[in-house]
Amino acid sequence: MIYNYESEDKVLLAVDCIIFGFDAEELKILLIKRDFEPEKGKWSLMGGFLKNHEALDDAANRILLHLTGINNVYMEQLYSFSKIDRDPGQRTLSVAYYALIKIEDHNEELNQQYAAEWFSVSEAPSLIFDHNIMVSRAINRLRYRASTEPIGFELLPKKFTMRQLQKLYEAILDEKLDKRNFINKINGLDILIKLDEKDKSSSRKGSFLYMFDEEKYSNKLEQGFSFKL
Amino acid sequence: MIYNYESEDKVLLAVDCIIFGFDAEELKILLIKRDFEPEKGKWSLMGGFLKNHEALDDAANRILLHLTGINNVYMEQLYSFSKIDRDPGQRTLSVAYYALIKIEDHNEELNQQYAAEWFSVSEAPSLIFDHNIMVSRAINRLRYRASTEPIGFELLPKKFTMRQLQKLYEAILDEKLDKRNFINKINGLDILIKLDEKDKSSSRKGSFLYMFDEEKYSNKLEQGFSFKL
DNA sequence: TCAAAAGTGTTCACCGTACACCCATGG
DNA sequence: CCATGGGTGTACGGTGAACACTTTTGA
Repeated sequence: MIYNYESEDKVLLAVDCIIFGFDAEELKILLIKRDFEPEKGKWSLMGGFLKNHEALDDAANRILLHLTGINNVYMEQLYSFSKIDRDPGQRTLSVAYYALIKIEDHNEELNQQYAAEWFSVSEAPSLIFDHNIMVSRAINRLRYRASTEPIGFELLPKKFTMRQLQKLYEAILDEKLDKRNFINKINGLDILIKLDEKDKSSSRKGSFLYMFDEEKYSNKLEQGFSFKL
Repeated sequence: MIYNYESEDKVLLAVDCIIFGFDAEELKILLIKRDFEPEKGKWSLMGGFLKNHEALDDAANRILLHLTGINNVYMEQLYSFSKIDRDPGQRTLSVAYYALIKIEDHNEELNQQYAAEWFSVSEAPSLIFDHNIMVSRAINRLRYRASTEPIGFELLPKKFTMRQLQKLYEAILDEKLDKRNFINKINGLDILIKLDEKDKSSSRKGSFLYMFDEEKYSNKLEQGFSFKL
């Protein structure tokens, strides 16, 4: 006996992306103003529908590329949402992904084309459907992941100062951190390269720039090291 | 302009369940022998297809009830799998859930009806499709969740001994724990009720039975308590 | 010379971990 | 009376948290 797949229901499957950025002070998300019904004119996550020949990860990447012009970014599947009436237009499921991008890489022109705007996560408007729930789940996941794996660097320029890194973690965790303790901990991990260069934009003295040493990190991983912030 | 949902592809969506149980020594999963093609005769997780009028959680519960006769169990959505050719029969996505059940509650007759069998997670056979990946993801999630939230009790009878609880955590975390440290830590959490009853089945002296105090736990939660094992 | 941010170590409290002996009971 | 598992406390080291002053330099 062969299972008769044809007798089963098929569903519409959306993919929605929570796109995080960091602007030196605050954690931000990129939202678009919807230009079609239902809920036209309201703010929403970026999304699209899964195509038949496509895996979910590919769909998420396609949507992100389309909207931001950026490729090869850190993404993680978050959760699948399926309440019957979550989209009043039609029964639709949605698989949420979150992405971490460097705001500076982001193509400003596309923002205008799609009426997209960056919002601080604490001041973001209310969103359509269940998108608010998606965002808060994404923040939780990001908090967990960022204290367990070195993904924070995805939100910073290649070269960054200790102060920027600290501000980033403060924004992600939503709590103040002690400067000395933070630096001690980061240095203890021994996964950064200290450059000779200084960034003079933020102070008269200037502060040293660092880079994440991916190679060193993966070597340490193999030797049982585990990132903990 | 109204969005034209009709032009988008629809997909078949399966729900597969990783069902965990605990038999006093080992962590186990419930598997079924497939009686239809493709992959007839091979071991697999239990699954079914999402219906149009159904949310994912409901589908997962339906499948679990159908196969085990148990309702109202702890379940958590795990991840959605979408590789194009994951099911050679037809393009299908699958949303995986894991469930924790008390083995003793489980209806033995249904096991025969569906050719289902309990396997220790360390000795389980190789499974169809991407089900092995689902299982290993489920174990990881269970480990994390069980050290963060008091879900271990879902796998034990209502009344249990400290020794049983310790063995359970040893099975989940796959490491030996020190008896005194374990008990100290659990007692420190102060979320168990010590009963006057003893379980005499495991020793001549007998060991005290405990119950999880859900009410106390949720009170403590509200006061900022957090479970950490 | 002063304002503004960068950089730098130490102390203390608490938690996690290691560890060994007596107790109660049924056979 | 003895074999079997149940039950109990302490000491130590390491980690996380609190905390303040000096340095640099451009304006």
